[in-house]
Amino acid sequence: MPPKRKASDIGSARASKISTPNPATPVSLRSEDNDEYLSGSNNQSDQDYVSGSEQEHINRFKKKTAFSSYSSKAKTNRARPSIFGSKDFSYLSLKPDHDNRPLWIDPSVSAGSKKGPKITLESFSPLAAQAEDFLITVAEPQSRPIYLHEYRLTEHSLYAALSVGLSGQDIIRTLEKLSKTPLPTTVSDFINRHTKSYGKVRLVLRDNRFFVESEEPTIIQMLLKDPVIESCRKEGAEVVQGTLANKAVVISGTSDARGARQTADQPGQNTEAPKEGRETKEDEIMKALRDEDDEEDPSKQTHSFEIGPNTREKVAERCLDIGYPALSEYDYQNDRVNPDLKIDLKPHTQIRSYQEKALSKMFGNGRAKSGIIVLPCGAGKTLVGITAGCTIRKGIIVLCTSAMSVFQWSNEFKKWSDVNSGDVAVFTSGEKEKFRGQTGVIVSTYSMISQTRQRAHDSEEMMKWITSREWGLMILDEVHVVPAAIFRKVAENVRAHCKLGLTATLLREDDKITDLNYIIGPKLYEANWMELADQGHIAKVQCAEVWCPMTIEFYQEYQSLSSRKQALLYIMNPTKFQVCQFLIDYHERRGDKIIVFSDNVFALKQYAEKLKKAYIFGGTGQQERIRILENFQHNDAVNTIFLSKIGDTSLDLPEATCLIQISSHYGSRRQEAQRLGRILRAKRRNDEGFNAFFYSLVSKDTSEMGYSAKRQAFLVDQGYAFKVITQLSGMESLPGLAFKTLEERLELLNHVLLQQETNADIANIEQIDEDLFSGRSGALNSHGKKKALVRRQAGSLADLAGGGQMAYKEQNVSRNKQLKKDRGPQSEYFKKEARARERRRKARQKEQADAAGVD
DNA sequence: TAGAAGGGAA
DNA sequence: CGGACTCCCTTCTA
Repeated sequence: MPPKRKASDIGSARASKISTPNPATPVSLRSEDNDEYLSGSNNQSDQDYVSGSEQEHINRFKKKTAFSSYSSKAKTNRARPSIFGSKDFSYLSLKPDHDNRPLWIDPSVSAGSKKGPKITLESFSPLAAQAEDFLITVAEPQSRPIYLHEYRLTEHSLYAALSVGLSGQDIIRTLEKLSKTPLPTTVSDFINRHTKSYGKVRLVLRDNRFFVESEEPTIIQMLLKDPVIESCRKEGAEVVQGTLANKAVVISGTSDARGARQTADQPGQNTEAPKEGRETKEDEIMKALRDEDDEEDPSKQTHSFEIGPNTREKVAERCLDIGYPALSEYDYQNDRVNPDLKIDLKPHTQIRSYQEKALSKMFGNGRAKSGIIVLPCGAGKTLVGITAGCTIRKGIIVLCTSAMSVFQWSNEFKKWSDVNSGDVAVFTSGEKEKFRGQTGVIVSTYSMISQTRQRAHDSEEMMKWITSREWGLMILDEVHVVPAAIFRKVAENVRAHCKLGLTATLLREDDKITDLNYIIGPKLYEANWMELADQGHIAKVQCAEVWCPMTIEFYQEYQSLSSRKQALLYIMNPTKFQVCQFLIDYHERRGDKIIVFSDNVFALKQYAEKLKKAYIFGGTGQQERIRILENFQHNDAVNTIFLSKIGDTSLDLPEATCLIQISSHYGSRRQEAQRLGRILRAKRRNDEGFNAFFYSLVSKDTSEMGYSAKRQAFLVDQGYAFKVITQLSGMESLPGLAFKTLEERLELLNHVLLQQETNADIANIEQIDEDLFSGRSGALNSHGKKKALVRRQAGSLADLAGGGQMAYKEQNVSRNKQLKKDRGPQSEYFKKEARARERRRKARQKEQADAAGVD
């Protein structure tokens, strides 16, 4: 255990070392020679600075240095005021007992922004656990390494906090209590601004129709004046008045009564042993803070208007935009319209503490809220979904990304709950079942539901059946895919009272992830991976990045190539291959099961064939896949498999304990996290001192390094430390090490370049034909850029690699055309590409024709 | 069972 | 900011 450093220690240590320039007169002190700040004492500025009491002096130091650990820029000892820039908060005074308070709160909030203040938690503080429970309720975790956790208050995180029953005042009060400085007014303003209009508008589903509802007629009027919302109002629909239905039943209970009711609904939770700290500190905070004044008058009038079909999402988005988030909470206990489903957790089913915590966010006030729960892979997302279903006990629809997970879900339902197997139906292209009873569980895929093209007859029937009913709960597995244009239609097509999104990695490389806030709902819970690992729910992982130097011949070629062609070179770097071979050998001898990932199929095959291991990629047949996976799982002789991107999502991988990544898709953080997730569920995690291993092989001094850093960002935020390995001892002496001689390496280089050339060559031919056909000379594309025509570097190749053995000879264009005609069986890929190109060309022509027609 | 078609990720 | 790139998925049809 490393020593726990307190901010105060840091502060005083630095105070004795560095000089203290006066922040008020930084210009005069900013000499060209920075050393002035580091060595010797600058008495003059010291004098200026110590204007108040000695205590104040120290306080300022503490504050300044602690805030400097805030910003990653300030890692050096060069603690100059200028480096704080706008982040110089020395004007805030510290509370006398600030050592005992765990939070630093950044007061800078830009007006009107939805992003609120940043909060930094000292995780070594005695109050950290309590503060963390509070923070995951009200803020979004940004980064959680070992000592300092960063959170951020956002509009959405505040909404989520309010929906579990906190009020704006509660949040302000608790922050004030935990903060080292008095709570800046900018922060309390931000909280007030975003909490005052919360809960005024509801979006309710009644009789399979959507209504916007509020208790205040003025708000309804205000919404109707908004052009966007007005346009979504169903034609001719008037504002109708009603009374809140039976709210008294729900609200009457105190939080204790509610707890009792909930556990009565979920016997599984009841049997959960208290050893994992059921009564969390968070609960205590919640109890202490919960406003008891949310008792609603059951006779309250409501005003509502109906909105047109398929406008729900638009209305929700607009309401959020104008600061009146439309809640859609489902009062499932008082739903007398939809038939109940007989489903309960089996008695032996145990819910883990964090799963329960997640669910308590969802059912916080006795109603079911829509939202997203983020749990790492292998932490039992399915069980969370099933438990939610067992609580609501109405019709359940589950959507997943692939047909395979459809069957997994349906099996999990039968495994963990006592639902009649006749009540669980699956809907995929292969099987179309309906449940026999009035209601039940249906499991399907996103693409089945969002299919726009013509459907087979029975599929059509099935869709009608699904869309014509109201669902109590819609579970969206792998919810991060939903923002894609096609999948988000699902939320419209299927009408559900409550939507629960589940994912391990709530991030995308595009900016659509925030759309989930109105498509589904806010993030309700996000687990701390490190904490789960410490508790033994998921495996502990040692992450390492291995830097493999490029061999000279490869690096020379690398530098001479265009960036696109460089990729294959750094993937096929012989040193990388040797490292891979060494690691496989090492871990196989330890008895690990190893998965090697490569995004590049060519490299995948080369590596696997050279090392004589099995590999699976998109083109591998179904039978073959199953055979390989089964061998990997049960046959002790098969300990290593190579997988392409196919392993990221669509394979049900057996457990592995070691993972090696030799090439990856640019900077995808999601992919990195997902791959790591493949080893998190390793069973041996309960052994003393057991670790799983995650290696990322990177070619040194290539663009791969940059991608690698970006990919790791998410995992680093989760608290994983990446070790950098530059030297593997004993690698050189490994028997049978590949590519030891220059000849071998040159041969490999040759092979790689040849592969590239063939690839590029065919593409170029296609390009020429296309240009000929479209009557253009190929000189310019629509952007006015020069299009790449046939360009080759035959000279450099021959020089480098002893071109005598080369199978490739340069051909002129007409010869290429001839070749194209004579070309034997094309690879599947090129056929597909040709089709895609053809499609694109047609689309372009059509566009041009259309444009001409308009003119 | 393969292939055609549409689509996603980044 | 939109397209090129490359791999992958799913559905339906022949």
